[in-house]
Amino acid sequence: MPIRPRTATSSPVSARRAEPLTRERIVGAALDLVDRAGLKALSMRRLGAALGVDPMAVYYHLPSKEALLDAIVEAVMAEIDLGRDHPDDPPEERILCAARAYRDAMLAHRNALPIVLARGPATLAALRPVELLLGVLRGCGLAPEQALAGMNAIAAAVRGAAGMAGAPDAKPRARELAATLAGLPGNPFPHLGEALRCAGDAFEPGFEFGIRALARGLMAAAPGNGDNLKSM
Amino acid sequence: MPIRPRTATSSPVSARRAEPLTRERIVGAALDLVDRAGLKALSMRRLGAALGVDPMAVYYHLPSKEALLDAIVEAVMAEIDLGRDHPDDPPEERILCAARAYRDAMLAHRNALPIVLARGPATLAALRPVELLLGVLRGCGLAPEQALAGMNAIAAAVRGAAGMAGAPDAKPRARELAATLAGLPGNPFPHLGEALRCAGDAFEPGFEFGIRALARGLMAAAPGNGDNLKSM
DNA sequence: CCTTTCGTTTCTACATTGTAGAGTAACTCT
DNA sequence: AGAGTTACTCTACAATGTAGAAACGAAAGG
Repeated sequence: MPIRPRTATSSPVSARRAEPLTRERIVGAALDLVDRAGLKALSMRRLGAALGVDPMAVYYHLPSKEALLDAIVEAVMAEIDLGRDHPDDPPEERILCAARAYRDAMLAHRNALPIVLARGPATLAALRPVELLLGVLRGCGLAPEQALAGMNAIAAAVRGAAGMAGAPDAKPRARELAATLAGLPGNPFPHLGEALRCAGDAFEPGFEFGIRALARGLMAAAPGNGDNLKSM
Repeated sequence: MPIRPRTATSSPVSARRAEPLTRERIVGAALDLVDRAGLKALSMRRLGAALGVDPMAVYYHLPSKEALLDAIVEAVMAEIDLGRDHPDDPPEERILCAARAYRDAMLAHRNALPIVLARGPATLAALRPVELLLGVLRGCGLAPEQALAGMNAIAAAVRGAAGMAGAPDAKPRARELAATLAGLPGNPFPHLGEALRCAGDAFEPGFEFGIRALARGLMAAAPGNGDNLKSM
């Protein structure tokens, strides 16, 4: 018994459905669902419902939920906006710019962060920023191995910062910690207390500060810049 | 119908069972299970079986699985070994040492990485290294806000590096990527190709290189060290 | 026209999961 | 001994990922 005659809005020729359920449509709906309702809300059944389709239909286009998660990560990485890069800017600025683009893409889908961070950066879409950073670092005079290590360091810093800033309950947890810390006998963490006192939930300036420091430290490692790091 | 009369090995006085199932024992068994069989293998039922106890018994000591995961993260953080720190070493060395300790603890339980990274660093046990790093940075002459930001940067770099090195399938994925990259038309990623060619799975030297660069960059940001970063 | 085939979607079913709720045994205190 | 507390077990349920078979529409061949 056909539930829907599907004659409505169907184009006359070869259109089973208004939009024919493709891989991209699935991944898009999944990412939307995660963005809106969180990771735990992403079940095949809810995804099917969001697509107006039987849950099992997804399995024709993707072999497993694991593959769906991979695809979501890929989609997030693909959103990294490298259009802001200007090849004539000084290296530090270009590094910061790429780092920001990477981070912004991750924080734009912070509900997906756990799977993004769990999957490692080895996705096709993540290679563009990698290539960019390698180019900048090589342009600073770093040797190939140094450039690779430096690029890894930048990626790590960005991913780590995103994970720390984007944890779904970062702020409440921090507050709770500060509370219990205040209740400790003596003050076993004097520097932390001092830091908390002057920290106004400001994550963004901290990010920029950290990336700039890293960028300068890396550039200083180029042969001929005096302050050489151990040659690796 | 009592399955086990539990008379065996029970001490005469006030011992229901050889070891009485405490919170630490639960968390320890859970972490063991994760270490040995992976995160997906950690179900309440398997945990109960590993403890020789009904699955629901765990719920007397912990309110939910979420709480169990929190406790596991805490346990991992508690393993950070700060005994290697020597207050008289130069700052760069102390920073590297703390970073290594942090990273080693995470990589010692790399199956738990997804939950460790997803939970943010706001746990009590993670405060000791934080305090240490803050102290070192302040000792370098950084202002409190700078020290906080610098410490965040170091933590981020470490966490990011751990996530990248410890992803369960980091190597196969990288290899696969390299393969598909080789199959691309033209070479759209010249620097990446060069980097891959001279990269021998060497993550450790890269880590040290990155942390050292970051440390130097941070120290250079101290007022009076000439090369000031924007004042935040 | 009917039939066969193929690509896509649905239906049914199952094992596994987290955990609520009630029950039960042992121990402590009066 | 009776009552209460602590520590654990039993039963049950809704939700999950997905295997396997079936059903649908369109296209192709006779």
